[in-house]
Amino acid sequence: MKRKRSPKSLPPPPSTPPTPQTQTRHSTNVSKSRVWIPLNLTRQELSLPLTFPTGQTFRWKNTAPSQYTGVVGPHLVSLKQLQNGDVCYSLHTQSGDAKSALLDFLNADVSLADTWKVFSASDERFAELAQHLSGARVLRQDPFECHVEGFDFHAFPTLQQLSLVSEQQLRNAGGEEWLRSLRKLELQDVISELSKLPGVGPKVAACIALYSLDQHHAIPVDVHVWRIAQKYLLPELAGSKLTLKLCNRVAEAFVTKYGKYAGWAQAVLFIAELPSQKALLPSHLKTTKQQTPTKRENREEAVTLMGGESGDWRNKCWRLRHDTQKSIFCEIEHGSSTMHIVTSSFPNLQSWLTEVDNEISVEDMGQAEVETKIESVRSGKNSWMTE
DNA sequence: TTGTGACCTGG
DNA sequence: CAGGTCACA
Repeated sequence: MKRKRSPKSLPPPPSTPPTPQTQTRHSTNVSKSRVWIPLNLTRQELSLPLTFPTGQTFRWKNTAPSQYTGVVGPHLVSLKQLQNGDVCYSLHTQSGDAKSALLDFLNADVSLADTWKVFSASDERFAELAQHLSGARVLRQDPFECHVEGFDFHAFPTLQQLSLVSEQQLRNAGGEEWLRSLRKLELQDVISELSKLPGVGPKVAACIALYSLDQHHAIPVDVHVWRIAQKYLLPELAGSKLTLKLCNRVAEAFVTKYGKYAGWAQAVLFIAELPSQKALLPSHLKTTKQQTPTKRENREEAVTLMGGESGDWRNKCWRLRHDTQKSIFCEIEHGSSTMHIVTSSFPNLQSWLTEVDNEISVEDMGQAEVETKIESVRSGKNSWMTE
């Protein structure tokens, strides 16, 4: 659903014969006569190109450079980013208080500046990404539209049954209110309620929750997020298969790291992975093209050497790379320092040497435990490479 | 509850 | 095929 370029063209906007003017495709004339009203949102708070075409909605159309047109409640509206970054809107219909509806839709109550400060404090990489992706915001869509959208997209086996029902019928059936009522619930309840809908699984449920139900810490775990998590958040899980349980673990990890707006952080990390947006990033931030490793290679990289007992070895982050077919390079973060272990002729982990940053000695790192763990890997006690 | 296989669809 | 959901053990 979300996050997959929409191949479809948008459904026609609700009947709203706009300006009596001729509907010229080129909007030069239209634009001139159009009234643009400023929202007090800067590019720091809202970047249209980093918010609308990034997978959270497919109902907005890019109608001009830096301009997007879509529907908010009863209003057909265009949003435009000026050269100076300020965002303006223009109504295509004479309707009442569109501005507040628009600000609501844009989640304007949430300050990106404040939110990102928290993220950046706990994640250096985020801080750097944020420099280049400022204004990437999570919208507050209408829950019903959000669901229908995801539904349109997946349209899985249940399509036949449900396509018999028109959108209007669904709305009238009270589903709209029911959906909206979920805003008051806890995330877990929201997910379980949404999952009752046909075609809605954990991922779509999290999308709806995050993008329309004020569940700012909902994390839709799809393969992209899973890759991000394996790379930066839970390296010890690299190579595992993405099961439902792991999905939950990934979501937990996001919340643990980024807090109650974790979904907003996820959105940024996600778009940083989009090929279309990577162009914005300096090369050192571009995620190396993951030439999807084979399962076996993956598992070889996925050695988990976490110490079992609590203490120093807990919460340590292990990252292993299979640099050559002969050796493994292991990077262990320990507080602010890093220890490296290089093993030769993997999987015969007979010899290993350490290379220690500054004064952290091997003993300080718990050499005995490292050896124990490596030995257990060698003797096949660990679960990786179950072949 | 968790893990598996069948089953859909758009790129 | 790759991504998701669902039914089932």
